[in-house]
This record gives sequence, structure tokens and C-alpha cells, in this order.
Amino acid sequence: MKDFMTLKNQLCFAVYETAGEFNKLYSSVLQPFGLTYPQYLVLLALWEQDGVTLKELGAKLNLGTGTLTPMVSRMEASDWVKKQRSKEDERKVYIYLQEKAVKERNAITSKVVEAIQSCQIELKEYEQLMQQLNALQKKMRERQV
Amino acid sequence: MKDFMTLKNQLCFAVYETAGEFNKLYSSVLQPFGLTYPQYLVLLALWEQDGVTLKELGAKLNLGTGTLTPMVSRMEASDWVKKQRSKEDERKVYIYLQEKAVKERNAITSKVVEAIQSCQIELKEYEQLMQQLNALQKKMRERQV
DNA sequence: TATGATTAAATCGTACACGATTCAAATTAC
DNA sequence: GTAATTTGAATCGTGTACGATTTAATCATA
Repeated sequence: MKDFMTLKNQLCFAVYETAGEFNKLYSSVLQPFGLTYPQYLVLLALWEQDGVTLKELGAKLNLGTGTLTPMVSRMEASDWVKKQRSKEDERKVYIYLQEKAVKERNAITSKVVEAIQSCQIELKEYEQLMQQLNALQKKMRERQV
Repeated sequence: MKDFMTLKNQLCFAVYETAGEFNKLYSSVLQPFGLTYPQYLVLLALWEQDGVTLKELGAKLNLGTGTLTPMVSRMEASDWVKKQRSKEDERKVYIYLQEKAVKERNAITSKVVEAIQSCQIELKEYEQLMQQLNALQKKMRERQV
């Protein structure tokens, strides 16, 4: 019988390692643009919908203000985005893409797609993994304690 | 046609989020023991094989000294492990489990298994995901640039 | 309408994670 | 047998990531 408490038989570790691999792969692609992997995820979210509040951005990315506030500040310092406090509700801060982020969008996504394609992942494999990971996440979030 | 550059259609993001979910789930279980999730992974590795060098540990966990050295130091401070510089080769540092880690092993793993079981993941689903993630990692590591 | 509760960011403290550099010990090459 | 190289940890700087607290603005309500 297999030992389920072995490191290499742990699903958590497989996910942990895969996340690390993605991090490394994306980092190498994004470094020439002066972007980190999490910063790229922020851009992905903003390319979909620009001008969202920090809280909304956090909801999309599953990140709190403790992570996002300094990260967005760094991205503002490097001219990717701009923070704008709302006039109607001064508690809210809206994040807007800067020209640089709009102009570079194609160059960045092209390089990313190219890198992913170089991994030779089958479309079917890709979609199946997506579906299974989403199902797993759902179970983890809804687990009965 | 689906937009593959959407955040929620990104495999990288699904993996990133799932890793975050595991982190949160395991953290809640491990907190009463005064352990973090990465520290638990270190214990998993050492429970399998005790007395390995920092480098060997790093190879198992895919972590560099920049991460492991301070982490193991913290675990030494909290009496989980002990660092011992080799007499034969003074460059090497061996990591040994402390009594606390041996004694608490069952209590810790029981709680972890319990938490995972509460997620109601099918065995088949679990194994399929493991296999697919491992295949994906292999492709990412061996990609032709 | 004052006040108590809620909300959105910011801030703080701790802990990874990584690449690059440094340092000392061991190995090798000449 | 000394010099050059390699190796294993440690250190450094930057950047997430999270829970908890703080602060200021808004909302709810008596």
C-alpha cells in the first residue's frame, strides 16, 4: 500500500511545486519588462476591466490590502498604473492602467503565450486541469469544518 | 471563441489560487502547533528521511538556501529541528529532527488528514490531479526555449 | 443629529521565496 | 604543494502574502 504521507504523494506539494514552476517561468518572461508575476496578474485583471477599486481588485485576485497596497504602489512607481482616490467616497481608491500598460500589452502577452506554448501542453490537458483545479478549490472553500 | 487571456481562463492563475487555498487550509490546521505550511513540508521531508544536509533538503523541496537557511533557523529556535555542522566536511550542515517533532508527528498528521478529508475529495480525483500536475511540471522543466 | 457601527485602505509584524553575492572549506589542477 | 576552482551555507535586497490593527470616511439609527 502506498504511503500517503510521503512528500511526493501529497497533492498540496504538487500544487505548491507547480505554482513555483509557473512563478519561475513567468518571471523569466516578465523580467525584461520590469514586471513580477503577481504584478502581471494585476495587469491581466485590469486589462479585462480598468478602473476598479483596490477592494474589487483584491476580490478578483484573492489578495488583501496588506499585499495589494504596497504592490500597487510599486506598480505606480514604475508607471504601470495610477491610483486615484474617489471623490464621491473618499474611502475608495480606483486603480487605472497607464499608457505604458496599454501600449506594452501585446508585447507582454505575446511573450507569455510563446513561453507557455513552448511547454507543449495539450489543449485538452490544459482544460482538464483547469476544470479539476477549479472543482478542487470549490471543495476547499466549501468544506464542512 | 473563448478568451484565453482572461484571468479566470489562465491555468497559471488556477494553480496560483489553489496553492493559496492549500496554504490557508493547512495554516489553520498547523497554527495550534506553532507551525507554518512551509515548515510542515520540511517536517514531512525529514519524517521520511532524517539527518539530511541543507542542500539535500533544498533539492527535495525545490528551495534555495536563501529560503531554507532562515526557515530552518526559525524551526531550530522553536525546537523542531537541530542543525549540526559536519565534522568530515565543514561546509555541510545536517538537519536532524528534535524530540518534539517525533512526538508530535501523529497529532499533526492526524489533524492534517482530517482537514483534507473534510474537503470530500475523491481518491480518483486526487490521484488524477497529482498525475496531471506532475506531468505539467515535467513539461515546464523540460521546455525547449 | 449626534453616535455607534461598518467599510476601505493603509500600516505593521512575521514569514516565505528568489537571485545574487560573499565566505570558508574542500577539491582540482598544474 | 600551492593556486585556481568548485561547493555548501550564509547573507543581502527585493517582493510577495497574510492576519491584525489603525485610521478615516460613510452609513445607520435612535
